[in-house]
Amino acid sequence: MRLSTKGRYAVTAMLDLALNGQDGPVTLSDISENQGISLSYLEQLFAALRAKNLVRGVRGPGGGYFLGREADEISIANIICAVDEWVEFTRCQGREDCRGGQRCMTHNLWDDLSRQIYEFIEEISLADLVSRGQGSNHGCHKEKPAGIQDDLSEQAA
Amino acid sequence: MRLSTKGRYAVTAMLDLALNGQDGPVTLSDISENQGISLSYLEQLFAALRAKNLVRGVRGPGGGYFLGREADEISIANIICAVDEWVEFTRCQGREDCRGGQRCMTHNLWDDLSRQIYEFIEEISLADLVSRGQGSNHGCHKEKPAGIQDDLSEQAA
DNA sequence: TAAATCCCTAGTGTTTTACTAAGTATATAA
DNA sequence: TTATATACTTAGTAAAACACTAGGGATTTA
Repeated sequence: MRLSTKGRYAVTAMLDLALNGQDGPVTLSDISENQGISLSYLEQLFAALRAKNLVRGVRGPGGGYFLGREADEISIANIICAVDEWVEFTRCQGREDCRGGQRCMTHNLWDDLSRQIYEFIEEISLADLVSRGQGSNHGCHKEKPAGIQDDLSEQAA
Repeated sequence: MRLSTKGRYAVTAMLDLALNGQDGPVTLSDISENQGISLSYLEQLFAALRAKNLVRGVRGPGGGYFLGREADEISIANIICAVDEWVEFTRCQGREDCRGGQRCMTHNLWDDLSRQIYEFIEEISLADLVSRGQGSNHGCHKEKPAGIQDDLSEQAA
């Protein structure tokens, strides 16, 4: 599982699409302007999204992009996997030379964790994110998630 | 939130430490050999982990690394944030020019998602992973998480 | 004193990221 | 029919990140 800025760009763009695609297609120019992502980069991202049928393009003036299917049938995992190719991490593919299973144990544990995280974002759909946004404040205030900088280092030092 | 191979290396190394650090410190050479990570790269990762007091180094022969605190008090989020520096994504920091709040809405939604994922891996401790490994099979068989390649593209095309 | 370990800094090839540029294809509208 | 607006495609590129090599120093044990 990989979760980098590239995936964020894709999720953000798809969100924009879900929010603004109610009445007619949304152009990449719009998304580019709305989200501050370069047009050509968006085109690359959407090439990947299109390949997975997550979006549908309409050419010509008045064209743009629609979601490829209903927003409640597109998971965050779908989006991220489309642009951020899933990479296998473990290298010991069935080999026996893994130090008495020790090495493979940590690898299996990582696989478990990786799968857990995947299943977690698999459960969150675009529609979830949209409906979540309905009731909350849409202002520009930002609050850092609590506990991100757990500076135990200061205390312990 | 960023979740790349670098973070995986760190989590894997910490898992190795949790598993093998019961009786005496674990050397980076051991981890390097166990997990197939270059020694010098491990040293860089551990410099970051040390800075956050997630590990404690013991110098000299017979030395190595201990966990900086109990395994149940180290979350996956702690580890990943230590090596994979949290990066802010949104660029509209309180600015008003965000197209009638539209842009900020998607950004806020992303922030929410990001926080959710963070809180999720915040809840998983090293001890959780270790205890999870106790009962299961430690063999080298690998099974791909179900539903990762959701090739709706084939069906829909 | 020698060796094993942590610790630190600098450099490096490769890949990824995010972008620019320059087109082609297709549908709409004048 | 022609111009335009869009999707689509390919190639190139600067900067960053990744994962590593190299070469040391500092500290502790034997």
